[in-house]
Amino acid sequence: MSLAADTAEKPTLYKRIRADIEKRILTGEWPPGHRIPFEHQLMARYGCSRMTVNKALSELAQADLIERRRRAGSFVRRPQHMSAVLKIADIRAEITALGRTYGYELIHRKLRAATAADRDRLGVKKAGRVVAIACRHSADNVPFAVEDRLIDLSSVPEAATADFAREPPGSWLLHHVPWTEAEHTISAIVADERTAEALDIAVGAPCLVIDRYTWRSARTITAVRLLYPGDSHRLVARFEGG
Amino acid sequence: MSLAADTAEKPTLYKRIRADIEKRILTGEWPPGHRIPFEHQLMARYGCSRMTVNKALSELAQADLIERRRRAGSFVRRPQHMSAVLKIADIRAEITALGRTYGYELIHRKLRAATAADRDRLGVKKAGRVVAIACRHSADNVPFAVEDRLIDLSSVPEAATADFAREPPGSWLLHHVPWTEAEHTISAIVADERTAEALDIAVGAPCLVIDRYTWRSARTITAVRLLYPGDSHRLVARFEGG
DNA sequence: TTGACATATATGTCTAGACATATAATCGTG
DNA sequence: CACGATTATATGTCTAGACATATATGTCAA
Repeated sequence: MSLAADTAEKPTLYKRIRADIEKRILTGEWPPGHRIPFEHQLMARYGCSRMTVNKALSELAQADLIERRRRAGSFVRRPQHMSAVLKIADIRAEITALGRTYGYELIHRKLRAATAADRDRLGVKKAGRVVAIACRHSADNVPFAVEDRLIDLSSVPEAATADFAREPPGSWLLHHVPWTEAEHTISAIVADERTAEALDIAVGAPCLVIDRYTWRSARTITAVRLLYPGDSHRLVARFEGG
Repeated sequence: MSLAADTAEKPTLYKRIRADIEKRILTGEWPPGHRIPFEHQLMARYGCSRMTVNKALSELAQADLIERRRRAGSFVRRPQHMSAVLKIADIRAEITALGRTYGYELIHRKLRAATAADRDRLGVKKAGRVVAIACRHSADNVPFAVEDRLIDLSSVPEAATADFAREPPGSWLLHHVPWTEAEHTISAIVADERTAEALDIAVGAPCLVIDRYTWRSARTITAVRLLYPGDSHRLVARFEGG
């Protein structure tokens, strides 16, 4: 967004219109509630057809920057909430991205018929078979996170034969299961004795907990709990809106 | 999204096309890398003009569900990372949304020239004036979170005279400062004595920490640290992509 | 004053074309 | 066979219209 780029670049017209409006909103020149020019006014100003300005405005509406109301016009939206895009990468990718050596160790893997607790955790009603996995991720041989996972075999039968001693279940699922939806819950706990030992931290030390529940089209796939040493790990999220 | 709605509703054509394709991707029928039909094929299938299918495909591309390549076609994108939309609402809104009574209490407010520590925290180089605020939010008279905030007065001069005893700084900023960008860092700590007292929890209890740094067009606005009792508070994020 | 109705208007969607542009595939040449 | 030039093609953008639809606003009657 340098000044030079503004004159040197030759973006397409609708992108220029979109960028012009976005800029006025972002700088506060057009505050929330302000009505932006009507489509026919923008047509005149930019000397183009309505479809072109419509495309620009539609994208701004899709990005929640403006709100469009029939007969009334288009208005700058009031920021409604802080929404952040939290990138929770595959742990291996996360570690290697930091330039550290990734280590993985399977602690245990058990195939069993779903217990009542398993069904509750996966949010399914009828019993089926599941795989329960516990493993540990490390960076430069220092414990990074411990993972406790349950996979629903009625949704992902191939997981019964996958070699989780070689490949972490997260990576395996990422490459074997198509688009999914997920829900994350982030909380904090203090390490109990078992956790402290696994993460090589003191009992009572803070831990960041991520519980992720993943499904695809109403079918449960997996539930996982990740425990990170709380003082060394950070989740970073960058955002839009405010 | 009931079955009845599927037949009863009469969405516009481009939305139907978009939904049809999205469904095939989400169910895995069209796996990552799969080439979706060309625009002219979709024109024939739906009996419409190219602009209509183009609008559907453009929106899917904007949502990162497909990737479009000239001359080659459009392809289902490989899930690249777990990205989650984390809604970090205004705390007052968050509490009232839960049907609980919101309480707010200003602990202290100090106007001062930025110290070296302040400049570091705000990420600015030259000194200026800042407001430092400490306050506490409660739900049904139970401590919910403590807030420690710094506002850069050279960016938001009106903050010098705002009445933060009446209105929480988060709400005030949300309504007085236009669109901003932010970066969040989430971590866990254990409560020290001061924190424990403020949150009415035991020393050594886990706390969830959210550090938020907010700016607008390269201008720093505010830096805030929020501390929540870790065992009672949860951040929930729902998502896309897997 | 209020409520029912008519009207004007801005956006929502769509068409049947057009030219531009990036690039996969093909062809030709050394 | 390797490599550069050509061509075909799918997407990217745009036009000048059209009709649909929701709704703000004004009008008129109870």
